[in-house]
Amino acid sequence: MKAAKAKAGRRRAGRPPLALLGPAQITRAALKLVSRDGYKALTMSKLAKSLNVAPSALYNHVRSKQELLRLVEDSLMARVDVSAFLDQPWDQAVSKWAHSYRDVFSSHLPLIPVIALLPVTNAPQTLLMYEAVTEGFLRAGWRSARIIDAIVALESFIFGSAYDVNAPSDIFAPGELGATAPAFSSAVAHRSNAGQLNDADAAFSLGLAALIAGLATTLV
Amino acid sequence: MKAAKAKAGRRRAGRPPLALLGPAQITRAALKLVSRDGYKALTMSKLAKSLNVAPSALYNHVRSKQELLRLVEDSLMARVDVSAFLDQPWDQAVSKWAHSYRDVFSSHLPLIPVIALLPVTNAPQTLLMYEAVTEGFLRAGWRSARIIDAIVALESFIFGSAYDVNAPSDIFAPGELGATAPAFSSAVAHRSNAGQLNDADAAFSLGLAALIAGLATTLV
DNA sequence: ACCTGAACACCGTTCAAGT
DNA sequence: ACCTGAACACCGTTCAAGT
Repeated sequence: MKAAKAKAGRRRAGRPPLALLGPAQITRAALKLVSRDGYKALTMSKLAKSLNVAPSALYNHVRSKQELLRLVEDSLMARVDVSAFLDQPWDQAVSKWAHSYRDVFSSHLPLIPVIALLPVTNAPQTLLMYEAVTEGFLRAGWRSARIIDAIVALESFIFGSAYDVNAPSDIFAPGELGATAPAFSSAVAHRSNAGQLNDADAAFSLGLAALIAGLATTLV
Repeated sequence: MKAAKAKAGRRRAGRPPLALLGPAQITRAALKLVSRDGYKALTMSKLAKSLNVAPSALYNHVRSKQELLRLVEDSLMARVDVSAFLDQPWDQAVSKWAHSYRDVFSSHLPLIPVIALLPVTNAPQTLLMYEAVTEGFLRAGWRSARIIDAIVALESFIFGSAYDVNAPSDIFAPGELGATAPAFSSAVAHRSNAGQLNDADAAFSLGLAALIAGLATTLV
């Protein structure tokens, strides 16, 4: 923020600011790197190389790799769709928000500890997301005292479900030890949902519907 | 397993086997290291040092650090209490299991991706845990086809909640940007639960009760 | 203010050489 | 079969020196 402003002051009028190094450019380059090669490729030196700069130069704009991840996380948070809270019934809005939230971060699993463990301070997009959700809860009649707990509970489910999206399809294949777990092996073999959903989506839909229905009854 | 047996063959009668290097000893040493200094201290070289051995020696017993984490995870799974599924009503049993599961892994967050993403093949304790839970669901009248989805949904919530246990208490402090999210800031300020629970426990209780109640209605 | 280049203290893993 | 010691290809981060 501060660095960006300082630069804006030095910038000559009419010159496109896009080439200058700053938090926004670094975040953009990080997202590009991740979308091309995954999080194993998001190292300070590879990121620096993609910006034609020495690794140590990054530390003029970012305190640590943690802070970089924080920037990336916050920028992704803008992709979470909260629009349903404006004009749809609470349960439908929660469902759409939750689906969108899971889908955004299922491709960014290493950011989940960042969201779950780091304070929202100075994460403007994250704050906007929470604001929209909170307003939706208030509009639906939720008491202020319980809204954060409900959001945290939903988020916990969403984070766990984001991992599940990336699980291999044979994650429950019991292998040679199958005989020691006959009931479980049988349940795995008979796993099936009414529709044409994949396993992760089926579990997510079931859990989300249950969670929403259960929360709705405690809304009183 | 194979290595342990080979060693057992070589071992002289009457000699305590505890000093020999093998998967069980390595796992035990890893847990000791983690409980003393956390996961940042669980490196191959520190683990080797704690066993008075060269780092490369570990690779005679473990294919990679991933496999080591798998061993640690599986051994921790034995601590998850599934006993309530034997003699208590389904909803109570699920609640006790979920609490125990969350409590065990809230001190082992780096293992959550391991549980969520790695096949259960050759994870005997993990398999036993799933077997006990599945039997509990069957006894309660669940149809085989939906049991795995229900367990996955519960696990997703449990994993997310394990992160939440470790969140700092000021995680939702909006900082300087609070003015941009007034409804959220107010909800954070007014957050409170009836009882004497901490924030993480309050959200976990609320979500778990909702999830269990919601799942119970789809049980039919 | 912002960059480079060298350096530091680590990582996980491989592999020839020993016993 | 199992170990050691050296080596490899990396990490994130710091810091003096430049402009």
